[in-house]
Amino acid sequence: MSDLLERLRGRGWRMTAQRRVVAEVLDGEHVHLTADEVHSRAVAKLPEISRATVYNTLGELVSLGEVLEVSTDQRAKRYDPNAHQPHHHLVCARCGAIRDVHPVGNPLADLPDSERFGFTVSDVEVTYRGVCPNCAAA
Amino acid sequence: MSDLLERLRGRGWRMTAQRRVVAEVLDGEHVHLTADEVHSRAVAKLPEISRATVYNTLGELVSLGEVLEVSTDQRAKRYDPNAHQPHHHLVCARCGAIRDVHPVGNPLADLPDSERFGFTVSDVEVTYRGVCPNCAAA
DNA sequence: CACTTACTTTGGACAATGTCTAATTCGAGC
DNA sequence: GCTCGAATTAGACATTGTCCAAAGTAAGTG
Repeated sequence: MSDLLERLRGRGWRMTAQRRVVAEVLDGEHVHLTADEVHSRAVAKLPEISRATVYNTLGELVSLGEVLEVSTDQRAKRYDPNAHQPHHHLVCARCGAIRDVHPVGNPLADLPDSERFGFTVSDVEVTYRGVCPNCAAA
Repeated sequence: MSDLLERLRGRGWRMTAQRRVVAEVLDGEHVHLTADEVHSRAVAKLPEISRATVYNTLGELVSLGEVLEVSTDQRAKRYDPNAHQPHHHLVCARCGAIRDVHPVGNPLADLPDSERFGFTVSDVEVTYRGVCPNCAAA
């Protein structure tokens, strides 16, 4: 994720300890934390960071296109650092585990003109739901 | 929607003025109201209906499979009475307008085994995003 | 028709998530 | 080092949803 910090600095992002910590928390594969989870983990590294800053920073990262906002449950938004490779999500209906997945084909092409109601359609978001191996075993 | 009332009564649903009003509000095509919108419209017909009852009733309708819960924005849940015909949603990114759409093919089949991570996948939810004709004109 | 009982409704307190603001602090260029 | 605009902070506030105990009511029974 140091590439991220480099990219952001290059874009004129003022670097602060708080922003660095938030970026560090959002590193990894299949990471889909809520704002609150990001805040908890950030506090572990930098105890005086405030909730507002975490929200601000997450919002900025989303605007910059470095992080995606996904809503796989209808509770809190989750933040996905894997923004540079298009993907969809597979969610466990029991425990809420989330995996990034890559379906074949382009779902956008599956919506016929007759079903577009004159909209200019630019994006599609797919959420698969099922039961993960852990929950199936239990 | 009187069929709905019949079906519910047949399933042992106790009929009350409040439940009737909520069911009436949820009648029509391309209806995707939030709980709060349902409440406002219900109050117009039955001023003393409470917020808790609207939430309760919506929850019951969802459990009974008569209404779907959809989350096209990450604010409030919306309730879709078109539960008996499988469909997906097309959302205007500017004004939030929602249409029911029917893509060709089965998106479930587009997720290869290698991308299922051992999950038992049972359902898929697709949200198309774009700009509606009204907003494009403005 | 009146009774009874279990199911529903109600209002308000509470919880979770997110937004906003004014005052303070701080990064980084000169 | 300064300076200044940008970032951070604490906490109030807003929105959406849940929970509970008390009161009300639908509908079967006799």
